[in-house]
Formats: sequence, structure tokens, C-alpha cells
Amino acid sequence: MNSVAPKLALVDQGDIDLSSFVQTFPLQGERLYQILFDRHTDIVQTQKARFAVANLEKILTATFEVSSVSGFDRMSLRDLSRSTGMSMGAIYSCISKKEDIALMVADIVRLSSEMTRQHAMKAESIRSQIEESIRFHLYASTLLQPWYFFLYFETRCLPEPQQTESKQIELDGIAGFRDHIDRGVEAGEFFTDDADMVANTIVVLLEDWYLKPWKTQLLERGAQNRKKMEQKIHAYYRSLIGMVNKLLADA
Amino acid sequence: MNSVAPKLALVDQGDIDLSSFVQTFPLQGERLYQILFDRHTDIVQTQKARFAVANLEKILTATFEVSSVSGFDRMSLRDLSRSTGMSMGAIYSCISKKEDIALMVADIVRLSSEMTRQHAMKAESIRSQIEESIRFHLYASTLLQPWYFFLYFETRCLPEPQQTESKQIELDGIAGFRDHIDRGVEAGEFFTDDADMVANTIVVLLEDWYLKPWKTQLLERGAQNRKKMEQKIHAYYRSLIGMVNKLLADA
DNA sequence: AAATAAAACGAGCGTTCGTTCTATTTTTAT
DNA sequence: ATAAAAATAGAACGAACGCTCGTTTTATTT
Repeated sequence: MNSVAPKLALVDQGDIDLSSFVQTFPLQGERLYQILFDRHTDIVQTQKARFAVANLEKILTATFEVSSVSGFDRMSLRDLSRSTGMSMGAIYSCISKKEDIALMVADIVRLSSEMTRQHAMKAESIRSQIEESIRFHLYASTLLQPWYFFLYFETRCLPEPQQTESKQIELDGIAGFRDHIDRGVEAGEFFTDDADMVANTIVVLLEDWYLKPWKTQLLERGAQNRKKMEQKIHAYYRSLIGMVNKLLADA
Repeated sequence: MNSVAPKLALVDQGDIDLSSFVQTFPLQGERLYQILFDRHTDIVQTQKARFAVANLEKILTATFEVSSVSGFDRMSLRDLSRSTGMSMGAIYSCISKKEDIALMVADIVRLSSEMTRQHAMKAESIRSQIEESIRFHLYASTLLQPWYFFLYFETRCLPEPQQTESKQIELDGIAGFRDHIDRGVEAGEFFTDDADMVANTIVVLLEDWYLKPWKTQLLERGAQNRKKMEQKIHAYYRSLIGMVNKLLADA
């Protein structure tokens, strides 16, 4: 290991930029709802996948839209019915309880977090494990922004065991970064006297990205904004990495 | 100005530590509810301040306790009646609508934020303005932790104008720090190439303190923990200042 | 064309909510 | 002592809620 450890890469590395992430990340579009259907055969009453997938998409899209105004509790199923264009009966042939919607959101976010963890483990150096954790999390939480946002604010609508699990996921995230940092310090790759704070700061700023998109992101959808959105993500990514580099000085 | 600007003070300065803050901060104990009574004569039906103050304290304390489990919406006034030991009639002579409770919380937090701003303005150097903003905010949001926490998660229970105002308070907080930083860079006190990120990080970590007290704080109340709590605050304060110092290198 | 099964429909069920009201008792102030 | 103010317990109200169910529509097979 060179005594002047290389800073985290500040430029895209081609094979791991947003475009290629979008091409491989499975929790998108129709596949996302297909996965939801497959993983919740006990909840979803509709039998034919074709109908279920289409309706799950309607229900979840409308849930994010309606509940973002004043929360999941205040979203009535009549609101949802109006917003989806489905009848009450149709909704209840797709889910069996209102709470099921929140359960499915929690499941997808948990799945996404697990995929992030798996991906980062594959990186070689400690610096690139940190880098990949951050990058992958930013990508995933951008594509699934309404899902991450919903889970954060509506965890309390879930039954107790799921509430505890959500909190645990966050703690694991912090512990993961602290672990990387500790190992990096031990290996002499970099130095800090406050690993807890650095780890916590990273996690909190990753949360900030999907909780307060109005701070930095464009909220409009559409192809013309794809490019702009990509630029915004990478600007935030560079900011974050730049900060980590300042906090984790060379040993 | 010396070219080697002094770092933010890492030790207490006696007259502005937690103990003296507690002695002067008005939004505590009985005074807090007296202020609430005075500022909401239109809402509170009870005439005699003595009764109103005692009941407001019961109502707000119980609200924080009950609503922390599953949110303000799911807290019924019958829960509140049971938890306060007050009858429905007594509750409704103290408030006129359930929403009033949330409005009063928002009012106090707004007031506290304003006091923080006023206090920090009195500091002389730019560094100490940043330092005082952070310190004062940490103190205030510790004493009023349930209030800050409640407002953050239950803003959506408020009518639209108040929702927008809450969001604006956060944006103003970020803008305030960015302004300090910009002026400090201009004056040559320190340097950063990412003032936005530094300002945002400070605000987000200040929020983290009252949103996730289980990460770092002791939750138990009581005199025997007073000392421990004070140590925890200052440990977090030092961590935060240490980080700011690393991010705002000498010019 | 007829038969079948899945899906969609929406009025209506029972429940709970916030809120009001009444009758009664307790507390406070003069 | 007495009148005013406050607190109590709980019945009652209408609105809104999550959810069900008998019926109708649609899609597919016979």
C-alpha cells in the first residue's frame, strides 16, 4: 500500500455509473411489481399476475402521491379509489388490508438495502467499499425515492416487529460504515479520531438525499430531465465523497 | 485578524455552558406552559391561568408520550383522556380542537428557533457565531426534544400554511449557516469549496440529535442522569465542532 | 353460443373518531 | 356561607373510516 493512499475516485468509472446501474437494478418498472407479486402471494388476492402487477403499480403509485400530502393514516381508501380509478372492491381484490401496502413498501426497501450491502462487499479496497456503498445507496434511493421516503415517515403504521426491524436497518447501516472506517484506520489507509461521527454523518446525509429531494434534486420526471438528474446525483456524490476525504485524512 | 485563525473553542466558556443555559432559557417547566397560555388566549377556554397551565402541561406531556408510539393521528382523544386523567370536557376547555395541540407545539418550536437565531447574532467573530448557533440549538433541542421531534414527524397534521412555514424554518437554518460560512471565507478566516454541503451537514446533524436520541443520548430522566446527559451533549458538540473545523480549513 | 371463472363494482356494514352536551360534584374565591 | 368556576362521567351525534359482500362485467374456454 502506497503511503499516499489514493483518494476516493471522483470521476465515473464507466461500468458503474447511473446508466449501467439502471440497466441492471431489478427493482424498477414492471419487474418491481412482478417481484412484489411473487413475494406476497399470501397478501395479493388477485390470481393472474397480469392483473395483479398492473394494479399493484396503480395502488403503490397512488399511495405515494396521496399519502405524501398528509400521511398514510389520513389517506382513505376512498382517496385511493379515486386516485387509482379502481373501485373499493378492486383494491381489496389486490390487497387484503390497508396495512399491507405499508408492509410491501417496507419489504422492497429492505430488499434494496440488502442488495446495496451485497454489492459493496464485492469491492476490493476499503476506500472503494465505502465509495460503492455510498454510490449504490444514492442510486437505489433515487430510483426508489418514494419508497424510502414512505418507509421513513410511515414506519409507525407498521406492526411493532417491523418497526423495530426498520430501526435496525438504519443502525446496521451506520455500523457498516463504522466498520469500514475502523478497518481502514487499522490498515493505515487513512486516519480519523472520530469514526462514529464520520459514519453517522454519511448515513444521515444519505437519508437527507431521499428525505429532502427539494433541497437539491429536480422533482419533475421525464426524459428531458434524465440528464439533469444524473448530474445532480453525481454532484451530490462528489460533495459527499469530498467531505469524507476531508474527514478521513491520509494516515 | 491573525492568519492562523483560532479554531472553534473546544472547552466550555463558563458563562455559556448548559447549566447557565438552563438558568436563563425561558421555555422550560411551568414558565413554558404559562407562555403557551399567554400566547393562545383565543384557544384556551379555561380562564384562570393556574388551572390552564397545569392542564396544558398534562395534555402536552401525554401527547408526546402517546403519539410517540404510533403518531398523532392514531392518538385518540380518549387515549389522551385516559393518559392525562382528565375528562373529555376538561380537555376541551383547554383546547378547542385536536389540531390545536399540534399548533401549540409548532409555535413553541418556532419561538425556540427564533431565540437561537437572536442569540447567535450577538456573537462577535464569525466562528463564534457558528459555534453559538450550534451550541444554543443543541441545548434548546435537548430541553425541548419531544417538541422538536413531534413537529418534525407531525408537520403533516398541520394546515398547509403551517406546513410550508416549518419547511421554511429548516431552509432558513441552512441559509443561515451558509451565510456565516460565505462571510468567513470572504474574510479569509477559513476556506471551503463546498459551503452548501458544510451548511447542510451541520443542520442535518443538529436534526439527528433530537430525532434519534437513542443513537447517542440517555433517554432516562432524573437528577442522577443530569450529569451524564450534560457530558453526552458536550461530547456531541465537540464531535460536531471538530468536524466543522476539518471541513473549514484555515485559509 | 354457452359456460365458466376471475375481476371489478359500489352501496352498505359496523366501528371509531372528534366533538358536543347534560347533569352532577368538587374546588376556589369572596 | 355562598356564588362562580372548574372538573367529572358519560351519553349522544354526525362524519368518516376500513372493510365486506351480493351483483355485474369481462375474458377465456368449451
